[in-house]
Amino acid sequence: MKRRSDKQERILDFLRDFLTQHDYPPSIRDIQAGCSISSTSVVDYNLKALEAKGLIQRDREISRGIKLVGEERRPESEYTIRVPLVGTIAAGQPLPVPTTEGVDPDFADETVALTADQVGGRHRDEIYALRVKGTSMIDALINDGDIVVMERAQAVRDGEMAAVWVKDANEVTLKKFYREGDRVRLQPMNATMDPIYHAASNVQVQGRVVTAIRAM
Amino acid sequence: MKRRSDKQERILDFLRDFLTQHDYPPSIRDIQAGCSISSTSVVDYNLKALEAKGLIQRDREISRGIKLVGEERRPESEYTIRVPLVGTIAAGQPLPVPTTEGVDPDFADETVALTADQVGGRHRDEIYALRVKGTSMIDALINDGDIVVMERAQAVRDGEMAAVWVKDANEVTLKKFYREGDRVRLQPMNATMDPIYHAASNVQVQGRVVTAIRAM
DNA sequence: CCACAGCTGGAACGTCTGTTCTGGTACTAT
DNA sequence: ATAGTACCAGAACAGACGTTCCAGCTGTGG
Repeated sequence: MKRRSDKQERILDFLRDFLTQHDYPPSIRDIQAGCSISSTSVVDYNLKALEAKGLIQRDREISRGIKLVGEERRPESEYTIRVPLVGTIAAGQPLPVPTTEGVDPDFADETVALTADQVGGRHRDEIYALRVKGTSMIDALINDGDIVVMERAQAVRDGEMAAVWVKDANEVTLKKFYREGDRVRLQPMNATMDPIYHAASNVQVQGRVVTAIRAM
Repeated sequence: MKRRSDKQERILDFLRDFLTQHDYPPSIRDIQAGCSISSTSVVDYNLKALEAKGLIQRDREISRGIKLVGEERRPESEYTIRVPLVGTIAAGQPLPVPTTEGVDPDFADETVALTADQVGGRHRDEIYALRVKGTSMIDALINDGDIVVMERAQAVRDGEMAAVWVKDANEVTLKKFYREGDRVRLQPMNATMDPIYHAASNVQVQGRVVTAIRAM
């Protein structure tokens, strides 16, 4: 089997262009016109060759039944995970959206697309995103407007950044979490702010920060 | 004009399913069979209704000339872009990989997958990634080990974070860039470090920071 | 020279497919 | 009751489309 001929290369290019432009594949006669090929049989011949080489896939007897395959294909959504942007989290401000439970990305107002690397091996249902408001985490390199990707968690290790629900104040904040006996220290990552102490029974960890993303 | 009827909702669902399954749109008779509709004219009728509502778009007289539109469409951002991780950039250390020119993601040793949001509307050829070594950018909220996504650029505005090639030292550093007359100030974002001054002719901007990503 | 494989041109065939026409039902407002 | 609107059923038409057949053109190896 030879390499892809010049004509086959042109067809492949045309396929890509046509697909991005129309969102459906070209007919054989579209290819014929688009690549200046004289006959439909020549197109068919070359399409069969391309299929034999595994570069495309065809559904017979079906109009426009051509798919790009493998390398040629536009990368798919399999690699991206859409997580709900459930709200904004601030530095001890009243929480806007406390319900981080089972939010379906399909119904969230806003979502953030992440790649598989960025969520690690975590299950997508355990992941959500928050927009950071305020500068209380500035020393932890998280600034106003950043997006933090959270993993749902009931507990975190000391020193991890966590979203913590303070029950009596009914607010959620993003802080470093330290357990100190029967109370916890919530440490803002900003040198100008003092730590906050609460009874251990009064706080509930909601999630830990997995990734931080900042657009410049 | 009424809301989408039950039948139209079924058609929309079928369209989505068919598209993800086949990579080309269904014919009217495919829809007819898939949605248990009795006549092609009914399908056509409802497709026209859907088009009038702006939910789909049709190309007349063209087989399978149906596109999903807007909300219904698979969002662009679900596509991932693989950018080459061309090397490590440090705080004034000798540069490891100065050749950020035309690196083909297919041949890079390591790549980073990003979503379309994360690179904005930029062209994929203009984007590459660097791993940050050292803490010279700590005050700009970029830490050792972070990944910065760069956009190739020959010039940046004052105050933008840029990868700058210092010619006589033959090194590349990541700094905030300020033009001051015929010299430039390269400002490390770390309070413990002093700015560096160079003749404007001795420095060359290679790119600007687009996004910073940190895994915890 | 011939044989053969790879490829091209042109045309025709039969099916696939979008479109349209006619007629019908159900519901609402006048 | 009448008119109007929204929707459905069936059939038929015309063009789009994949497929196939055949003749011809190239280059290569005997």
